[in-house]
Amino acid sequence: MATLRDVAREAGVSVATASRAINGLGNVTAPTRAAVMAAVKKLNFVPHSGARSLTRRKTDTVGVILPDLFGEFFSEIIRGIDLVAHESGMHLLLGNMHGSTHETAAAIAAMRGRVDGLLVMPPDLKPELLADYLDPALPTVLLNYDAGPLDLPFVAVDNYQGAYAMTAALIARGARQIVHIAGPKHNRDARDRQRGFVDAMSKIGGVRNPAILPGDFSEESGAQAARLLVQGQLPADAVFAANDQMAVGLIAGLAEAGKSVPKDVMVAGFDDIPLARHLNPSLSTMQVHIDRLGSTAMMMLLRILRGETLGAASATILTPELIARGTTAGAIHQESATAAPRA
Amino acid sequence: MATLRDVAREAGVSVATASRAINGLGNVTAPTRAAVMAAVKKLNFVPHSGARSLTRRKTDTVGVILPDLFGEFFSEIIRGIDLVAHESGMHLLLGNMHGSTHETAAAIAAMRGRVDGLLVMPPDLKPELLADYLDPALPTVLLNYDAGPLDLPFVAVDNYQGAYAMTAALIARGARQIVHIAGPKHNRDARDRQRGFVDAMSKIGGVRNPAILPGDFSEESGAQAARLLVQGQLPADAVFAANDQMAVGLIAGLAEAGKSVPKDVMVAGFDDIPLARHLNPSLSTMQVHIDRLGSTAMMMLLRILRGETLGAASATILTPELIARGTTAGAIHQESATAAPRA
DNA sequence: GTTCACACGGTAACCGGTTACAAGGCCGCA
DNA sequence: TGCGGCCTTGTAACCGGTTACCGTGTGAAC
Repeated sequence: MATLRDVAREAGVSVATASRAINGLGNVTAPTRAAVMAAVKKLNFVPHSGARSLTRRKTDTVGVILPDLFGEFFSEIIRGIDLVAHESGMHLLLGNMHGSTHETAAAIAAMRGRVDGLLVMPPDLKPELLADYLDPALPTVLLNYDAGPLDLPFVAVDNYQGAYAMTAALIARGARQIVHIAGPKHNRDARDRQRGFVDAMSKIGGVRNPAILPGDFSEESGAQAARLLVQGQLPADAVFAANDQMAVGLIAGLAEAGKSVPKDVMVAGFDDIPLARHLNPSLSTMQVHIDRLGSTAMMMLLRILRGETLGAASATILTPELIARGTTAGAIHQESATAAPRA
Repeated sequence: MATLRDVAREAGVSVATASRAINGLGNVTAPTRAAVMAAVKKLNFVPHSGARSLTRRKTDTVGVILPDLFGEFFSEIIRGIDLVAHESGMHLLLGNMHGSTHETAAAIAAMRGRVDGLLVMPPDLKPELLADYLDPALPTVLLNYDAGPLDLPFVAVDNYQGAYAMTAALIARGARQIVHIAGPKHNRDARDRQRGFVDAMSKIGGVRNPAILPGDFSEESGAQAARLLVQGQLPADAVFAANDQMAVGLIAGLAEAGKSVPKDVMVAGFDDIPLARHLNPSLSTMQVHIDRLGSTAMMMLLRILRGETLGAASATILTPELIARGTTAGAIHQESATAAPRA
């Protein structure tokens, strides 16, 4: 591979001149520039971004660290990030923490010197740990994670409010015995959704200890919940799953047990994954514009890179929207989400 | 941010010793190493990967260039790649050609000096152009693309055979008037699938010029095809869409027009996206293990990086599998896919 | 006590660019 | 013709690591 020195030699100029010509720095005469460009073409020279970023002290790359890469949720986030990054000529370096704390530390450390900033989504990490791993000098925006004491900017979905609104809607629709299928215990999204559910049940439904079944956001755990529900003879006229994936498994499980949705029991999910509208009956859910999560975070990061100072106060909270579909009989009263108190 | 020299100074040793201690290179005494490590801890030193890769002449990163980042298809590919890459401690640098030829060139050029190898999926690029863009010195594996004259290793899905098998199955199931919804004209996958369909129709069905409707792989174009079909009164007892996405739109369109699937018309797709099994009736399709496309390509790239020489002869062809579901009435005779001639 | 081998650790070149600074050439003006 | 100033170009330091090569010091062998 040709280097800048090869080009300079070929064009009969110094490396400095070659560099200036290639980068269009003005103080190069037209003939000199032409000679350099001819050499570039002849040798098929492409600048070595690694070396370049060493001196320029910027890499035009942002690191994206996600808990996993599975499913439409993450691909939508990446797409949202890429959309904005691409406009600014930035590249994406993917890091995957593969669910392990140790891997998370490694993923973040490996980014040093490769990226100008970081987009991190650590749904089940304690803030103190995160603080240890992150380099304070590296601009960082958190995804779907309120860093609390860390004073880092973040973009999050108002899970509490969303769950509250959905629960309210189910109650308004006439449900009295609503069961919640929770997400992973350590997952913040899951916990916030559960809190929203519990609070709505208490404040609107007047129910103190609503039934909650365990789950882990997987389709299988939704099916499992269906079994528990039916075999345990848990009285329920509606089930609110903490995400759509589990709602899908739940519906399949209920169908197997001979329960009809929404006649025997209403079902609601959270996220509005593409599959939701295609189910039969179609799934009522809280719509989250997942790609906006990514693009908003990326825009915040770009602002920091341009010199602005952003802290936790600059956080953006995306409010999910209630989408009433077939699994709640299409007759949900669309309660105003803003009626719910903030967490 | 602390540099190696800072660490060396703090530990009272030279940079060389610090480097050796940190990288565990043996010729350092235990006390010296301890001193260095203490300094590392104290200064919170993390090696600068950019600088390191400059001298080591490897980046532990592979570039992944995809035509787009939309939908489950690409997220599955990335997941497959990551699975293998992660095991070898490699990182992923994402490049998106955003559908434009010019962007493709830019994306590939931007990778120079950042990656040790490239995984490229250029579904609608001419091989000659691709050859111009690619650096022959950079190990490259193509995804879903037979480079033909380029002698580059690739991983592809046997689209021809898959379409042939599906068409054969529809015929075996009793369909006589099968309509194909094609994909984008310049897309190689789409063209191969169309060829498989046409050949099967001719060789097995004895039909010379089977009906083909235009499409572009989008759900909307499937719905459009449904309209054409119904309004144009095209006689059809089965429709074979070139991908699942279009089949989904098609089914919705047919339902709107009052046509029943599979009673009035059978429907088949291609890809087996996760949605397929959840439709009602569930979608018959050719199952492609998309993640394997990615992981296989990554494994080939790793072999090249380890010193092996791989050319077009080392290509891997993944054979899709027929999945008969509800939209073909669950009664398709599973014709052996191997009965079809190779393209 | 001297010599030698060997292990440890330091100096400096290098990876491939960028850029501060200096040098040289050309011009205009007196 | 001589001088100053500007514009172009070259030299070399630098980014932050790695590593070839060399020097030093210790212990063992004579």
